[in-house]
Amino acid sequence: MASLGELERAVMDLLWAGQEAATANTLRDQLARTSAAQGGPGHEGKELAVTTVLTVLSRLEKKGLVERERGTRPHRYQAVSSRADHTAELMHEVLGSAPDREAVLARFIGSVSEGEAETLRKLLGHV
Amino acid sequence: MASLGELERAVMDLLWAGQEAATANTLRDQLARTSAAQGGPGHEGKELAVTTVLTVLSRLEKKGLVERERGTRPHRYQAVSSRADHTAELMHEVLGSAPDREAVLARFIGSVSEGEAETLRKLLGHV
DNA sequence: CTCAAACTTCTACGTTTCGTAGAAGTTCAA
DNA sequence: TTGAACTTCTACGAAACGTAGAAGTTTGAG
Repeated sequence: MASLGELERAVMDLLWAGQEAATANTLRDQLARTSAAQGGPGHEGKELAVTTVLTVLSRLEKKGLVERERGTRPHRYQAVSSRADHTAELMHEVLGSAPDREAVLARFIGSVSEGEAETLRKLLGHV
Repeated sequence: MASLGELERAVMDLLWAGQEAATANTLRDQLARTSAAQGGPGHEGKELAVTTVLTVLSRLEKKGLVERERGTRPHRYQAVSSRADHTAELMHEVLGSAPDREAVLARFIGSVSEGEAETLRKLLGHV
């Protein structure tokens, strides 16, 4: 239950980017704008139905990625964890299924940029 | 195009475990045995149709995970890359889609066992 | 208090992916 | 040449996802 669909991901990206909890309507508008920007000129921002966004949010909630405030009238939605946390968790999930974890880490480290290698050294630095 | 179904994964596990390229028939037999072992007593190894295995192998080939020798009469199949390589690649894929790579790495490192941290230090050539 | 606008929930359909395999076509050895 | 073994083609059911209308609920304006 790890992977997301295209629209699900787009919604998560907005929730991760925004600081505040958002409503379905807000998200729908933002989706229209971002898809317009990405699609280039002539490609009008496609307005999704609000129910579409709500369905996606419900599914994300069921997956444990999104939390909703039910108190407020337009419910407000927010990501349960930050994008960085979520991504790191995913990486652990991928790694976790391997019986040869150390070998995987070796391959992984082998193809990391020097800058990132430096970051890793610092993070691992003190024993 | 990263995630695999249950049967697809089982086949890849066999291909990764085996040293030699395998035929569809061999794989079918191995699948029956491993599923029996995993299912416990009473759970007979379910014999899949060979065509089922072939379909899965074709799909894995299309995904670039499996290579087949077409010269030999029973075609022989093998994994394109090792499990470790593939897993490491997956980790990079997951990481790659993040705009905040360093933050992700920080979270990732934060939840790695001490033994693995040590491995990573060695791999990074600690200063 | 009433009612319409706004909001949420329910239900549904088309597409893609995957497990599963029969039917049909191809190849090789006897 | 022909039948057994093998491959390819076609297909169907289930689950996930994009998409949204229909129906039910809440609330603010009057």
